[in-house]
Order: sequence, then C-alpha cells, then structure tokens
Amino acid sequence: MPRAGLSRRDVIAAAAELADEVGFQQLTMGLLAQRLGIRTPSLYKHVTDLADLKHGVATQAMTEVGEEVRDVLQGRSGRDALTALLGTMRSYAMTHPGQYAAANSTRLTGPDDPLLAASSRVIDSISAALRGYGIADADMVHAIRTIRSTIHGFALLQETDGFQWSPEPGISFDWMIEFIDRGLQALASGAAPMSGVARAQDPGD
Amino acid sequence: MPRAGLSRRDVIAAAAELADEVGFQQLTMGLLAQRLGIRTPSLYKHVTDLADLKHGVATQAMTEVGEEVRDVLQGRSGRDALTALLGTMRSYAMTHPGQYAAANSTRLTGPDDPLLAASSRVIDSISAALRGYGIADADMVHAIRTIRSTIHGFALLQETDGFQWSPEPGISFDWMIEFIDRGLQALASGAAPMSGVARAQDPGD
DNA sequence: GACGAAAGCTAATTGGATTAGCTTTATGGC
DNA sequence: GCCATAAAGCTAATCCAATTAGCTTTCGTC
Repeated sequence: MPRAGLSRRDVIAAAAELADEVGFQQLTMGLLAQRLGIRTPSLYKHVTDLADLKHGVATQAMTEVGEEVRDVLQGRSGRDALTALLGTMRSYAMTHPGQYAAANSTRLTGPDDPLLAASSRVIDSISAALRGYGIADADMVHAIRTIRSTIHGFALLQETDGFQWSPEPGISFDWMIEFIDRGLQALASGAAPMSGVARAQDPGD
Repeated sequence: MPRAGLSRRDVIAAAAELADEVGFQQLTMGLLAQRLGIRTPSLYKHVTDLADLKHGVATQAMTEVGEEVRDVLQGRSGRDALTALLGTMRSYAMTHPGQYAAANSTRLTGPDDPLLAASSRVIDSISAALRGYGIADADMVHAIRTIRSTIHGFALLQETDGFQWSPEPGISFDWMIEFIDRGLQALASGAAPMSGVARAQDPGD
C-alpha cells in the first residue's frame, strides 16, 4: 500500500510491454525498474527472480493469444477458421514480438505450470478450428502439431530475418495457408488414409 | 604458437560442442575457457567477443548442415528427397541442439555475412529437393519458405517440450512429411493454381 | 642466438542479478 | 485520532560473467 502501489500483475504487464520494445532476451531487471520508476531490488518484492519474471510474461502472453484466438474463431469453420487462426497468431507475433518469443521459448516448470494450461487452451482452439475439416481422430494430433510447427517456424524465420524479403513474407504466409487448407481438405475427403504412418489414438496436444 | 596452440577454428569447434551440451544460451566465455584449459581473457585472442563466438558457432553449424543435406540429397528426388532432407535436418537438430539453435537464432551481421552464404547453400539444397516435384517457378519461393518454417517450428517445439509426447514426435514428423509431400504433388499436378494468392517472380530465398 | 608476432596470463573495470537489512506508508483495530 | 504491522521501497554490498589493459612466454625464422 506504499508509494507506487505496484502488484505482480502490473510488474509483469510492464515487463511484457518492455519486452516488445527491446526484445525478450534483452529484458533486464534494471531496465524494467527504470521503466516503473523504482529501484531494481524493489522488483524482488513482486517476482522471485528474472526467470520468474520472464515466465510470468510468457504466461500472460500465451493467455492473451489464447483469448484472441478463441474470440476470432467464433462462428467460423473450415478454411475461414484456419485463416483467422493463423492470421491472428501471425498478427500477434508481429505486434508483440517480445511476448510472442516469451510464450514460445519458455520452458515449462512442471505439470501444474499455468503456462501449460494457457498453452493447452490455444491448442484446444487449434483443434476447434480443424474440426470443420472432418479430420480423422487419428490424424488430429499430427495435424495440430504440423500447424503449430508451421506457425512458429514462420514467426521465427521472419523475426530472424530468415528470408530476405524478396516477395513479402505476407504473401508467402497466404500461400502457406492455402497450401495447408488444401492438404487438410484432401485429408478429410479421405482420398487415401495417411499411409505407412502410424496412427495415433490419444488426442493429446 | 605457444602453449595450447589454439586457433579460432579450434575455439569455435569447442564452443559448438559445448553449446550442444549446455545449450546455446548457456554458452559462456568462462565455461569455454575452462573446457579448453585456458583463462577466460585468453579467448579474446581468437574471437572479438561473445557475440562473435556465437556467430562463429552459428556459421559453422549452418555450414555443416548444408554439407550433410547436400550429400544426402545426391541421387534422390521427389518424395525420397523430401524425406531425406527433412530427416537429415531433424536429425541434426536432435543430435546438435545447441548448434541447431545457434544456426537458426543468430541474426545476420550484413550482406557479406558468411552465415548468409551458408544459409543460402542450405536453401539451394531445399530448392533442389523440390525440383523433382515440378513446381511452378512462381510457387517455389513460397514452397521453400513453407518447408523451412515447418522444420524450424518442429525443431523449436520439440526442443521447448512444446508437445507433451503423447504419441512420439517422430510419428508426427513422418506424418508431416507425408502431408507436405501430398501437398507438393498436388501442386505439381497443377490441379488448380494457387488461387487468390499473388505469385512471385523472383526465386529469392 | 636474437627478434617479433602469437597466445597466454594477471589485475582491474563494468554491468546485471541477487541478498541482507533498514525505512516508510497504508490500514485495520482500538 | 493513534498505533502495530505487513507490504513496498530503498541503500549497501556481494557475486558472476564479460571485457580491457598491459605484461610475459613460446616459437618459428633468420
């Protein structure tokens, strides 16, 4: 109840904002303290250490992504849902590079990690987006993983300047969405079950 | 030519090995010096600073990946080439996590960066692997980017414990390869040109 | 056998993270 | 209105990794 009246929530929110500006890796206790107008050691009243702070940012970001995705998926299905899903995630990655990096490069601390819960919610949304394609249960886990991989990879490459902007990345992104959409449709129409590949039973993540 | 007789090459090689053991982020001057049996400041006779060291590791790794991929692609085409390509990269990522992370998270220093040259060689190999599919020039850049995104994303997720191992990631990986293979085949057979999506002219990266 | 550059070393500085221990401020209970 | 107390800050001090400065040793060469 003293001076600045900061809460853990405030501190993490400020850290998230700062991470977007200077980069998640460059997020520092000193910089954050300065931003909040307090001295560095005072931060330890709100977070146990830098790792905790970063983990908090990751959780907050993943939660936010989950909410945005859930909202945008309302009333959409099939290709429409896929486009909305991927577009939302890419958009988030571009507007909040630091937070996106946090959300996807932070290791889980255990089975009860709130970050895991937040991630699960996002995965549930991906699963929901795929529902309209009528994909076999056995393929669902793999399809989800494929989509997650693609999104993360795209965000990573773009952030690292992975491709040198010959055609705009955005165009490739749209191309990729179409590529995936066609693949999923083909999957659904059951043209040929995914051959040779073992099928899964458990719709885990 | 005194005592240990180390060269820049030796130092970077040791750093790469160390990175695989402790993680690229955890690679430290002190740890490396200890590993080499010299004092920390002595490292500065071989690299200008930590950033230079890490950049060197990245370049070495990317070069090695490029060679492995080029070799394994000899005499293969189509799905066979795609499987070999992706399999090789995933295998590299799994056996050399630190180096893989280095290669794909290091920013280029400029247009004459040797890391850029090494990356370009890898991209050329991906391009070669795709050649057998008879993909339209206009689609090539996007296809390459899609594949890179997928590989990197998969490696990233697996490393971060992104998926909780319900079915083994390897199975999903195989599934993903098949998914992409089918998509590329469909593309080639020109069923329908990628609609709505702008086409590229320049086969950049 | 001396010379010069390369490769090491020690000492010292800097900056970020973290800890210890003290101070100040809201607040709830009287 | 007054005081005890826990929360929220602060200063001082420690630790560790990176980096710089300046000195020393080792070799290959002539």
